[in-house]
This record gives sequence, C-alpha cells and structure tokens, in this order.
Amino acid sequence: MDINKVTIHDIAKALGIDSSTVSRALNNSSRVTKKTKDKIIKKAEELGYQRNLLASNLRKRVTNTIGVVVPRISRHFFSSVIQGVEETAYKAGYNVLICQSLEQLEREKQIIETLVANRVDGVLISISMETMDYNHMESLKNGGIPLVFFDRHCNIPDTNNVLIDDFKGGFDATQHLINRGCKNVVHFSGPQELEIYKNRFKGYKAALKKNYLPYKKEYVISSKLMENDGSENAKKLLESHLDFDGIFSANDVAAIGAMKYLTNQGVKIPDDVAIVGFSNEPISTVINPALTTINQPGFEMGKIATDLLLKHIKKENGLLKPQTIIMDSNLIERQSSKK
Amino acid sequence: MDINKVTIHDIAKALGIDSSTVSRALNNSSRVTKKTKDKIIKKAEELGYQRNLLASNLRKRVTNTIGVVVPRISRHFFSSVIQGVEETAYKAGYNVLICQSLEQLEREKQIIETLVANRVDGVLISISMETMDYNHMESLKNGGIPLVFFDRHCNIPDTNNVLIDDFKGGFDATQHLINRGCKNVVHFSGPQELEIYKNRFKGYKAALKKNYLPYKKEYVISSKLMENDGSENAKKLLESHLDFDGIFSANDVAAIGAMKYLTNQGVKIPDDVAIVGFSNEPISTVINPALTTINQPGFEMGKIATDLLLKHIKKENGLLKPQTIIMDSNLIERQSSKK
DNA sequence: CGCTAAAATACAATCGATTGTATTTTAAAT
DNA sequence: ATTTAAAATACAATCGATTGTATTTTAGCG
Repeated sequence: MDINKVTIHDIAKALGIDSSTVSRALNNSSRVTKKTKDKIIKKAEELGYQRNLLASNLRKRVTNTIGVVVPRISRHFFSSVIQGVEETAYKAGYNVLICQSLEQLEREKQIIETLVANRVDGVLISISMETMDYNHMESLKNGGIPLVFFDRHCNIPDTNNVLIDDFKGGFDATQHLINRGCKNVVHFSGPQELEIYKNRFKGYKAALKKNYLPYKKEYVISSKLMENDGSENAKKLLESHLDFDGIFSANDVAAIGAMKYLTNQGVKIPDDVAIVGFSNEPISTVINPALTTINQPGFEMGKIATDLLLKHIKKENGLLKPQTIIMDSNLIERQSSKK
Repeated sequence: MDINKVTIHDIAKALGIDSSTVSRALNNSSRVTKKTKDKIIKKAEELGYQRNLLASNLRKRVTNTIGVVVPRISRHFFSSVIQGVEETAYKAGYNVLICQSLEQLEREKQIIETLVANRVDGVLISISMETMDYNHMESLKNGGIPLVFFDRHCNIPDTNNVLIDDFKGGFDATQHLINRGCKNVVHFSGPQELEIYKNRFKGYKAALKKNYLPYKKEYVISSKLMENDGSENAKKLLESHLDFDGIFSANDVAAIGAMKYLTNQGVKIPDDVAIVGFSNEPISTVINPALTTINQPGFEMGKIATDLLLKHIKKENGLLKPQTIIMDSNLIERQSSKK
C-alpha cells in the first residue's frame, strides 16, 4: 500500500495554487517565475514528493525507456553489450529494461509483448537460438516501436542491424588453424537458422577452399554450443576415429567443453589438436592452455546499436532508412593454437 | 510515433458498446456475458489491440513488477539469483526489472529513484561495495515499497534479509586450509563496511583461534576483490617476504587473480600455497588447478528472497514482521587445496 | 493614472484503463 | 401478462501528470 502518495495536487493545495503551475515548475518551465518555482520545489521536498512516471509517461505518450533483449545476461559478451547500451542510453536521458530470453522463443515472445505493453520507445534485440520466425516482432512494427538487431539478427529486409563480420571471423579463425599447420579442421557450428552461425560456417568453408583443403560434411557438428555440447562433440569425434588436428568452435563455451573432455582423454592441446573459439569470453584466458579466439567488441557494439536506435526514436516519422552496420573483429592468439 | 494506438474506446466504438464493458471483457470479468466477451475479444484481435499498461497500472495503483538490484549482472552468482527471482516472480504473475549498480553508490541511488518513480511493487537488493549509508533506501520506505536484501545486506534493524551464513563459510574455508596442513593462512577481505565481508573475516579469525593459531593483522588484506586486486595482493605478499602457505579469499575472482600471479612467479599451487575462494563461480572449475570454494546457492536464494518479498507485497498493511533467513552453504573441495 | 502588451497563473481537457453506481435488459415466477 | 430479482451493460469518476487556452497580474509607457 502506498503510504506516501503525495501528488502535484497536494503540493498545489498546500500552496493555494494550481497543479498545472506545480507541474510546470517541477519541469522547470519558463512559464513559471523563479520565485514560485523555488516555493514549489521547497514544498515538494518537504512533502517528500516523488513524480509518478506512470502518469507522466501516459500523458506524454513517451517513456524515455528502451528495452534490450539478450539470450542470457550471464554471457560476458552480452553483459558487455548491455553496459555499452546503458552508458549511451543514460547519457541521452533514457532508461534501459534488461530482459533475457534464456534462448527460449516463448520467453522472447512474452518479453516483447511486455515491452510493447509498457510502451518502451525502442528495442534492441539479439535473438534466441529457437527463433526462426519473426512474427512476434510484428507487434513492435504495429506499435511503431523502432527495433535494432545486434549480433544475432534476422535475415529479413528493411531492418536495422549492428553486427560483426561473422564470415570474416570464421574465415580468420580457420585460416589461423591452417597457418599453424592443421590439415583437418573440424567446425562446431550453432543452429543453422541463425545468420551468425551460417556466416561463421561459410567463412570456415571459404578458408578451406582458399587453401585447397577438402570440405567434409562429417567435420561439421551443429549444436546449441553449450559447454556440454562441446564435450559431446569431442566425444563423438574421438569415437568416430575421424582424423582431426584442429577445431574451430563457433563459441568459446563449446570450445572449452571440448578442451576439458579432450584433455581428460589424454589428447594434447595444442599439439594433437589446436583449438580456436569465438567471442573472447573471460574464461578463455583462464583455461589452460589459454584459448585462441575471435574478439567481439561487445561494449562498443552496445553503444553503436543504441546510437542507431536513438536516432530512429527521434525521427518522429519513421522516415529514416534502415541500415546495417558491420563492426570489425580480430583474432587473439593464445596457447591453444600454438603448434 | 504510435501508429497503432488502438484503445478500448476504439473497440467499444466499433461495436457500439461502452468501454467499461470492453475493459471488463478483456479482464474476463463475470459481469460480461460470454457472447459479448467473444465479440469483444474477436474485435480486439482484429484491430490489433495492445493493452496500455501505463494506464492500467496507474489506475490500479499496482504494477505487478518488482525490481532487483545487483552490483553486476555478469557475476555468475548474481545472474543465478536473478534466474531464481524471475522464475518465482513470473509464476506469481510479476515482472522483473533487472538493474546493476556496477558497485557505484551513485548509480544505486539513481536506480532506486527510478524504481520508486515507476512504482514497482517491491525491491530486492544486494548493495554495492560503496554503499555505507542507507539514506537512499528511505524513499522506498516512504513509498511503502517492501524491500528485501539478499547476500550483501545492511546491518540495520527491521529489515528483511536472505543470506548465507558468511561466518560459517569463512570458518569452514579457513578450517579446511588448516586441515590440509596450512599454518599461515592469509585472508583477502572485501570492504569492511559490508556485513558479508566482516562476517567472513570473523569466521576466519574464529577458525584460527579454535586451532590455536595466532591471528596476525598483516595477514589480512582488504580490497574490492576484483581479479586485479587478487594479483596485487599476491604481489604484495611475495614482496613482503611474509611466510604464508594458504590463502582464503572472500571471493573467487580475487583468488583467481592471485593464482595467476603466483603461478607466473613460480609458486606451486597447492603445494607451496593452498587456496580457497568463495562463491563457486563457474570459472573456478576451469582454472588449473581447479579452485576449492564455498558454494552459495544463488538460484535458491533468488527464489526464497522473491517468495519473502511477495509475501510482504501481498500483506496490504505492512503488518508482516521483518525476518532474516539464513541459507546453508557448503565447501567444495578441488585441486587448489589438495596438499 | 490609465492603457496595453507581456508575463504569470488558472482552467479544463486529456492520456487509456479501471471500477463503483446507476440503469436497462433478461428471464423466472406468479 | 405483470412483477421482481438477477444479470448485463452504461454512466461517470478516477488514477496523476501534462498542456493548450483562457484569464489574471504585472510592469512599462505615455
């Protein structure tokens, strides 16, 4: 129960003036004289007034709030993005609602409904691994709420995206393994419905081709890239007696799962098998040997995506053309690939 | 700009009925006949109606939303808590606003103001390392918004808390090192303004005393317990030529910082120095040797704290007595302490 | 001192939904 | 067919702040 329900009307009554004047004073309008403003602000503090943003936002039809939806907040890459988002948003006077889908489409749908119902001014999203159709994004479009994808985007026209060059990342990772002498490079891929994994995969194939190495279907294993998937993949590989001397994993977590399993089975890393991951999670510097990986600039990405979103929010009429920004990534070489 | 601004009035007009009936129908009130309900729901879907929660919450004076404030969402312990919070809250029909203070008092203050302004129904908080006075919590009390602390709480009377027994955790960790043969156990502590670090420290001292080992001031180093602090602490120790064969760090991250530095300097873990951390971050299983640590049940803690908060929210009149729930923790033995 | 333009403030509608009360409709009972 | 209770729906106020317009106050000027 509200104990303190001080409203502008209470302040107005206490001072014998109109609530509209109080509202204007608290918003520092030039239509109120300094003397009255001071009087009102003093009384507001005295009564412990707290603006009710529900009422304010309802009337103004603007919430100064953006929503950011990520698969999981605990992933370092995503929490870095969120920090970038918050920094940029706060500076511009916006609040940020942080939401996690936990890789579940159902939750993603629910989150978007809630964001729309709460009338956020814009949304940033990196989709879940289960997201293969985009009907649930329609309500944003219908509500006229600008949307920017980052990292895990949808392959649909007329959308705003902030991405890294996943093709190049996949290519660089694979080329690096080849440069280190690998002849048989395995690829751990993610759900093929997601563009990022498709493109990392394409980069892998392109690097093989460029080096006149054969592409073999059985060297590619798709999964959800959890740590456990990485171990499972490694197990399958060993049991299949396939010849392999390198692994390019589409994320760090699965790479680490594989490393743990392989090391346990007596496989030497990097001598027997060299490994490259993707994302540069902090954990990749802790494991032994440290994991070579593709660095994704999460913080920067969050800032850029937010800038783009705010630009769209501020164009009253959606006249701004959708755009796709590609950011650079770079390979960080560590022990796991030093043959 | 809102494109889709379909309101209950639009639905009412389209059907030639009153908006109050539409509202009741959409809320499945028994005061509307099934036939009209169906008609209304059909029309609502047809027009793409989306309830405006700002208006609804304003009128109802309830938001069905709780706020959860943590130092950083990227810490595994906190993101586990958040998962527990979300699970419990969603089941009870509540939304969750996730906020991170980044260990900064200023941000914590700002966050609380925003939560109050948005009229959340309750707040869960684990305070920042900079939080040493609690004035900013007053606006919650003034607003009649129930508050539950978890893990990092404030030592003030009449508050709700869900904690683990930090004294016992500190005691167990230290006793474990002593059992493994350590004679000179160093303690990495956090800011002494926080109860949890005070209590872990007390546990450390109690274990020393119980084993007739002397407590030496110079064996305790306080910091913010970031990874870098752990390295710095280790460096200081080596340079001081103090004799030590064990470290109990009040969190895993600082323990790992120390491990990295010590290993680099040729110190053997656990043989030269045995180490125990606190919190069981996932990273502690990845480092080599794996880190012995005190496990904190984050997910469970989130669930229990949310249950407690919801109980308080539902007691209209704050008649429910404040309570403190202490949860169990346990030591997980790994290689870093196996002398 | 009176007049007028500008400044300050008051009035009243509004944002979109909810809800207590009043009214109308329906159906059952006589 | 008429009365009456119950069911369904309509009316109107309200949540708390904002904002366009109307009114009052102030101050400047002749």
